[in-house]
Amino acid sequence: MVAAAEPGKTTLAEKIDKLFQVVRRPDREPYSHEEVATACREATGESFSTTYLWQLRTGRRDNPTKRHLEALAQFFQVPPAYFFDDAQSLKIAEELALLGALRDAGVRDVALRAVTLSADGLDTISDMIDAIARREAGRGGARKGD
Amino acid sequence: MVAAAEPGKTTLAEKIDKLFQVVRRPDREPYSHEEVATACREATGESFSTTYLWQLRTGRRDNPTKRHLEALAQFFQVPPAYFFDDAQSLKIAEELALLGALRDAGVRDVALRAVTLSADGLDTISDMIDAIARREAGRGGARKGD
DNA sequence: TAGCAGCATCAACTAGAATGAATATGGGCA
DNA sequence: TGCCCATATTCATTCTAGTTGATGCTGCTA
Repeated sequence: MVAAAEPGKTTLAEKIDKLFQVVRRPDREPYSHEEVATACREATGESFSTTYLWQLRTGRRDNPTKRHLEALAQFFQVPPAYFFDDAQSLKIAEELALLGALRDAGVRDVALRAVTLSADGLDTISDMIDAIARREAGRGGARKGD
Repeated sequence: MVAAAEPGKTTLAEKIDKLFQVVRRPDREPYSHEEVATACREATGESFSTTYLWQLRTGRRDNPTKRHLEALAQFFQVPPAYFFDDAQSLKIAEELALLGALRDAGVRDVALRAVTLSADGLDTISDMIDAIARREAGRGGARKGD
């Protein structure tokens, strides 16, 4: 497996994997490597192979060039600083899930509706989400741990 | 294809050159390429040739790897983001600031949990929220709307 | 069960990032 | 003037980032 290096420090691979988990297609399915690579190619005009993206995500390669970092940042809508190991990237990592959620029409809608609920109501919804997530996880297939 | 780029956009070479102009030795003399390269080598433990640094500064090379960007950022005491085009980072920074608005822990939690749900799951949750909101509205106070 | 389709994975190769040794340039000094 | 030192520049070479094409896996359909 990919070495996690020191505790607290997340590897580039982990950061990229997190993006795949959080940033989804309009139909809520995770993007495939091929989709992302293709989108990066079209957005930047530069080349970006699916295999290489997989290598980066799984930690077999960990030293991409500026161009590739830019392409990934653009596609996933995060600042390039996210891929580096400084204070800013930590903050981004924390907000990443919510950031992704707000960009997604479906989740944004849920969040906006939730604002009007009482604390009790929110708890109920939270439990519901847990239940559904559990069911979908069992059906959907094993994703690497979060 | 390196090109001086559009007005307003500064190239990587210009950014690096600026660092040389601004960041000086204790005796106020500009650093030489060799000094910087050596310092980067010693700070990071990785290799960094003077020739390559010169190539980056003069624009002959413009696509360094993550490793080299990190080394330069460390030596010149700038965030790695400095080397990237900030047009898009700015936009995303705004979005990050917007996140502060969703301060309510409960809502935030709901949004975060909802991220991984499928489209169907989101629909279900959305309906649930509607139902609860209606009930609470009836109890608590008149909430006008749909 | 075979056959297809989409995707992850692997190994072999290519391109270009990065290096090292050699050469040019300029400035100070005998 | 000629030499020397320091740094900039060039070029050939090495090494690794990045690509290509093949292979295997999983789920679906007939």
